[in-house]
Amino acid sequence: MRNAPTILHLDMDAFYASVEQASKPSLRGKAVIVGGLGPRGVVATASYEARVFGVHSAMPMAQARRLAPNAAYLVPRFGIYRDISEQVMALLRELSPLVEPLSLDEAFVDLEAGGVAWDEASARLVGAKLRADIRAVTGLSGSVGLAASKMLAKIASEQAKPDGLVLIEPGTERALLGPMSVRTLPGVGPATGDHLRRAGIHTVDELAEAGEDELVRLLGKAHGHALYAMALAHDERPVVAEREAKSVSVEDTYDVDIHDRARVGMEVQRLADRCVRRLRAAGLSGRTIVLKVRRYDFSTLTRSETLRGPTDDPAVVREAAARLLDSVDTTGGVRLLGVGVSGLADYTQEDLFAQAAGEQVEHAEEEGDQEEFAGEREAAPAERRWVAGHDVRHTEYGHGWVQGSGLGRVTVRFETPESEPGRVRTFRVDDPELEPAEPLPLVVRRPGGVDDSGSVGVG
DNA sequence: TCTGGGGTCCTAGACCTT
DNA sequence: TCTGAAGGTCTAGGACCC
Repeated sequence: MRNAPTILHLDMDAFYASVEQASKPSLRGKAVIVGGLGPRGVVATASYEARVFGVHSAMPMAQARRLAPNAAYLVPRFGIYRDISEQVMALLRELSPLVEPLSLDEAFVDLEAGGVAWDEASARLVGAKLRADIRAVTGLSGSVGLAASKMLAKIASEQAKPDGLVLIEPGTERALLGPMSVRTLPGVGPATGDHLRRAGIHTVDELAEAGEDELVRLLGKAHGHALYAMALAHDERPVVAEREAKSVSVEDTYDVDIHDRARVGMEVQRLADRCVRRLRAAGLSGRTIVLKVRRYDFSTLTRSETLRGPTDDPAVVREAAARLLDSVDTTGGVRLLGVGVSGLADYTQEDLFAQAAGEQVEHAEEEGDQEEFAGEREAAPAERRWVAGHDVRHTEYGHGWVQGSGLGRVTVRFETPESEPGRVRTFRVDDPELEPAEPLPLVVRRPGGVDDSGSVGVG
């Protein structure tokens, strides 16, 4: 392991909720919960104000509503989260060519590879400046962990939350990790945690004392070896900038279980088409088709079929998915269906045939698919245009966001990231003066410098 | 209470090839 | 020709992560 704390882990604080608070002045300092608002939705992110009530990520939305009935409940706006994430990742890439994004709001950076840090003092300076830059550019706060390995940098940023910086000094790692719960280590979730607890292992120290052989016996070869190394604070995993996707999948959970077999079949065809669109958009094809079915009792099964060569042909994927569905009993109803493709390649079997025959690839079929996809889009009912939290524009009152809708009415709060908290007005859902709008930037960058509107009150 | 969506990695048995 | 070992691939499921 390197001995300078030059691996940086950045974690944006309550990212989705913080973006919403920055966009909507009336929500600053309030409990904000972002996630699926349907009957089977779960919480994606809760603001720190909402966490006080016990609300956390992955909690069923119905439970969150009981705990925090007065919170603001919003649907994610992935477009703006992606834009802001890209601004943050650009700042990270200024530090080093080795930036490994883990999600929209998290990344590792190898500072030594970028030549910007080589010891404790220089790493601390880089981390502090990064946090200031992120606030200046996005108005949001991020927490930074610095350590000599990825595992420790991630633990450090967790300790730094919210809105802080923690550096783990080389030489202190084992003393720091020892008393921590085994659940602190990456890869130890509820199941492994329970397994270890039943074996009398609760802390990282106890994990190390158990010994490698015992951990391999308890957890299997790969997991046992990996966990033992982590318990000793050994983690040699490099920061990897480019990771290739291994699979592409889409899935839908239905508000009400589907019992009708014909409807299940149609949904699978629809998902197969959506999956192929994603595949093609990424310039990929795949060889293994996977069908996922979650039944009424939450039991989940997968069925897969490997083709002779990779494909991105919607008809081929639809047919394979339909064959896989034939082998699944759906009596009792299904709550989720998914279609995925793995064994990815950047060519198709059809390409190879074409090459072998020296033929020109014909595009007619592809165009036909696109027409079919376009034809599939349904016109949304008037009320469904108004999604809670999404941006709108009114010809008279300007920019605002949907606070709620129902019974033929939509309630809009008129405010912008730079305004004071705004007023609420209610309209008919078919009001011609109201239309959906693009999100506004969080920070208006002023000539020559840093902005002062970083007023997102998290932490 | 009642559990999303999009991924990754690991394990283990069955089967096939060498 | 038969047998067994070893290794690869396919398939299904489980755990984990954000």
